[in-house]
Amino acid sequence: MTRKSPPAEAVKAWGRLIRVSRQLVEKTEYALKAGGLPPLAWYDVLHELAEAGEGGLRPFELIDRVLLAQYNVSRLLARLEADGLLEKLPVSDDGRGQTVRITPSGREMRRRIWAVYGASIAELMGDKLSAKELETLAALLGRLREPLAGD
Amino acid sequence: MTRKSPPAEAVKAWGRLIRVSRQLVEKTEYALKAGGLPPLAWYDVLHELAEAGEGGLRPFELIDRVLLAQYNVSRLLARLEADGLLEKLPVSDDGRGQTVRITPSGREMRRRIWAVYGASIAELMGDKLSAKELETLAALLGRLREPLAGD
DNA sequence: TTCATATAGATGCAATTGCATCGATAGGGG
DNA sequence: CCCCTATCGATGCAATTGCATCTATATGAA
Repeated sequence: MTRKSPPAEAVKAWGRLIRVSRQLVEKTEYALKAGGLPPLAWYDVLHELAEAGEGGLRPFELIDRVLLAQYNVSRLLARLEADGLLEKLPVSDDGRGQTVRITPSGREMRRRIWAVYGASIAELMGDKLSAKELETLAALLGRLREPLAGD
Repeated sequence: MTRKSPPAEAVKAWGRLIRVSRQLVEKTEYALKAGGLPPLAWYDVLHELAEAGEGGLRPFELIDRVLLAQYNVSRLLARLEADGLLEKLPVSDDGRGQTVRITPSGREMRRRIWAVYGASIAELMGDKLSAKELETLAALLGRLREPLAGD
């Protein structure tokens, strides 16, 4: 129960981290909305599914990758399916589950979102820091991750 | 309409920034909940009000500081007021507005939240990076901010 | 003064999120 | 085979958020 109080440098870095990430996400979401495109979360899912290929992914695999709660993934997948961006397939060796696979229009949507999302990243990060600085930033952030996390 | 696509370093740094900040916030929110305390947004408001002192703040001043939408601030203030953590005073020279001032129990709540919040920052940032690294991180993040933003 | 416009803050309604829980199947001991 | 427990995914309900709009006061031009 020893409640350590944080060093001033940590507090400052924390504040910037939180504020900056919120600002950047907000701007990107706004750009997507302005382009009549769905939110970032949709891209994340479509991206993972596209990487997974024809084999698709199980919803529970998606949960770790996109950092969303189980119930949010469940509902997000329902929306994506309703929009025809993915399809749910029963999985033979597990009657509880399903496999989720991206459709062609899902891939197309992913491309369209990326046109805006990528441009936003370029503008908000690529234009502000050099390649070397970006690498330093990524390395420092990497040390704050959970030990187990991938990118 | 030239849509630049971002350099790989920017994409990597972006991904880490988004994921890490979400993880850290999530853990901190969880710690607060576990301690029976209100969410981080409450702390932000109480912190700003505490800094503002007896003069208090106008709601619209809070909006910039806490990065929340106007309607969210309006409702958040209502909840804080309902909990007796702040009071709303009419302001003499502007009949539309009000001044919001923290109460003693608001200050007390701020302290209680900080006990957990500060410990979380210490654990999640202070323990992971050196003071020098934290400064580097803060400096890099600072370059990603909106030109006008304070901390 | 009078009207048009701008700003402060609140709110109705729809969409989303969080929480708890559910139904269904898996898997493992006895 | 029969339970008991764990896991997968969905969902009812309450709280929160986003969006649009509203009321009220302020400000400024004519």
